[in-house]
Amino acid sequence: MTEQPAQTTTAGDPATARGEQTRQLIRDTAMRLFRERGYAQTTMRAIAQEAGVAVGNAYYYFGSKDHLIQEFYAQSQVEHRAAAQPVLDREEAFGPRLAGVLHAGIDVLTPSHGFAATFFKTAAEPTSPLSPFSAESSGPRQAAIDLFGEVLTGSTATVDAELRPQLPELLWLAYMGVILYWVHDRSPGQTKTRQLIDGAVPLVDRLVTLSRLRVLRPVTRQVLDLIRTLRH
Amino acid sequence: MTEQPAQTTTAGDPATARGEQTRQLIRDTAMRLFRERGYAQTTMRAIAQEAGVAVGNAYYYFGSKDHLIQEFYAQSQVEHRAAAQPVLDREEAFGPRLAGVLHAGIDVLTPSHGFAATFFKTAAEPTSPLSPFSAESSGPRQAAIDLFGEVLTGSTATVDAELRPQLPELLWLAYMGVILYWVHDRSPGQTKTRQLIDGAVPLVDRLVTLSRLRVLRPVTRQVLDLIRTLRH
DNA sequence: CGCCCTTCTTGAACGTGTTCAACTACCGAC
DNA sequence: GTCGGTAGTTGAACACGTTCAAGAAGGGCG
Repeated sequence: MTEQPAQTTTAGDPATARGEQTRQLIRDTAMRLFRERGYAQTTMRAIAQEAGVAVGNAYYYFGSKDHLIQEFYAQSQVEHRAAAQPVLDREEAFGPRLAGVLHAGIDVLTPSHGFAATFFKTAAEPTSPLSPFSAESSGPRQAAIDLFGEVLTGSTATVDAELRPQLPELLWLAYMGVILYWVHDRSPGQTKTRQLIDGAVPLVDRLVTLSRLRVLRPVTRQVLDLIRTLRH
Repeated sequence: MTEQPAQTTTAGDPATARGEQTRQLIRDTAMRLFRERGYAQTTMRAIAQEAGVAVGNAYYYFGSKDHLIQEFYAQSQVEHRAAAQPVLDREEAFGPRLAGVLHAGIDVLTPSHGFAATFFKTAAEPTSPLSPFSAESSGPRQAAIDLFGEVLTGSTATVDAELRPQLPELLWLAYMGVILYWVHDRSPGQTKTRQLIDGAVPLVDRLVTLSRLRVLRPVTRQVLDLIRTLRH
């Protein structure tokens, strides 16, 4: 099952080199322990021991304990994409598509609610490479934004031409807001978050539709100008 | 300068007891070092040493390093209230009052942008008592919400009767959003955050005014119902 | 086979936040 | 004044994340 050795092995990239198995072993062990015990309660020593390697070995593959979180990020994004596929195949109207994709995201995260809540603290730090806004997370982030692009592309909705290119990112931002709420959601099974989605989506839907009205054109433009200004 | 000893000293309350001076000394030292070196770079040992006390003594007054942040919270809130007073005295229209109060908040925080950004990570953790949504922060939070209540009370604006009671908290929530943006704002002097305030306030103003229109009544109610549902 | 170089692995050591058993300072009661 | 109890204070000890010098494993090349 070993891959052919890459001809040009870039120096700082362990991903294609020998230790790929070890890397995955450590990652999977960490994810399991995070789920079982929570993030703070899982020590690097415990991860190393359970994986049968030395502590320093974990640091060879992952720069810090926080960097293991980024693995979780990426993995969740992939699962989200997969879970959203049926919705994108089935639904045609904008509202149901958006709601479905949002629900799919929460579906994927639900088993990890306990520890994911804890780790989002790290994600909130602006200086951290783990921030969803950081350059280091741009991969998963762009994938997520593209997912919301697909929500639009495949839908029957007609959107204001100026709003259109900004909308995927705005929807992703709204999704971040949903997650922020979800993280703080103490209701059993995070029912409230579901209500948030079901309640907010029709509003967003209406808003997007209304944005085309001539009367609201100035407001639409004003909002879009503001957003463009604020973008980094 | 010593206060009269409180007659009924509640057991778990060091605030009114002898060590009040020490408490303040540690707090002030911590705040100074946080500003000088940043949060992560300031060790508890350094705080203790600079304050001339033992490490354990700091833990007698503050449960953890994070709890020192809550002091910063409370202090900032008081300063915010003071800085907002001139605006509340001067302005009468809703828009300028809101903008002024928001700017005042950022004014107060600006000198601490470097380290405040770092510490907001801790605030984002839902399980932490430091979260602005937590019960333990309810004091400063309520004070902040009341401040936005004053923005409304003193203004000439007429607000939808059903929206009115919810509005202060919603404005506070918007303020939290501004702070979240500010924390990530890398523009020199955080100019972008100022633009966000100046750009968003007119929109909020218009939205609040429009909420009274008969045509929009259903939407207003829909939004308010959703908010009421989502409240904890 | 022997050599060299890169990749991978190790675990002791460091600095950190935090805890805690022991100690001291103070104050009211008798 | 002495006693007793609470408030305040101490610093060594602990567990954790992280670093790093040292070594092992592997593979290409003569």
